Amino acid sequence: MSKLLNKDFYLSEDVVQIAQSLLNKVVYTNINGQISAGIIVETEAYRAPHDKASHAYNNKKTPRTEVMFREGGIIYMYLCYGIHHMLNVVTGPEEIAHAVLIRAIKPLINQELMAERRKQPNDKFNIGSGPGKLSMALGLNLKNNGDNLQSKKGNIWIEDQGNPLTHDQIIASPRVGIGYAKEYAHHPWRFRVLASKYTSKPHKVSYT
DNA sequence: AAGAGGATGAACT
DNA sequence: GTTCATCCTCTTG
Repeated sequence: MSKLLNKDFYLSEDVVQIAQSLLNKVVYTNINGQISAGIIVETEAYRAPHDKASHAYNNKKTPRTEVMFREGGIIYMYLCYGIHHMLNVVTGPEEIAHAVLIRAIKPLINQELMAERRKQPNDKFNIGSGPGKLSMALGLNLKNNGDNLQSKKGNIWIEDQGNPLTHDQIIASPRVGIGYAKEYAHHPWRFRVLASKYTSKPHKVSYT
């Protein structure tokens, strides 16, 4: 059984809860008729306006961050370090700029195509084990910014295929690469599936 | 108009 | 563990 995640799922204001709920969900893309998909095994919650690690901190609205202020159920793509495209799920009602960064997936459908897009050897553990990696594997880039998640006829959507996780199957830890976020740097808003070999590498966390 | 810096990844040693 | 690739976005002037 599989069911498309709907508006109710995305409109919750509890972005930290949504980040956990997204684990074990399946993200599909249809890029020029080519379908690929992976199981989400790692996420991070970004909770504007108070969260300093969010691009929308203090409700800073710019041409880049504008999509995060829209109603939940679409995606926010941005470029990091000039190279890596990052996939985020926009959540919450309009004007609430919450988002969930998808940090790792386990290949599920069309692994061969994903490896080809990655221009790397077909190693299932190295296809989606990082936020930049999975975006490349799924064929996403900045042009997908603002794409709607709520139709299987679109470029990207997310399905619930059962197998929910219990609380003790989820590892919560501080987020990655946001040491500048001061008191928000220590919030345990990074979530991983326990014992999954498909997550990104554990990182040192730096506090300032 | 120019410059700094960033939710990283790969390929080195 | 270190380096560097590489470019958009925001800030400043």
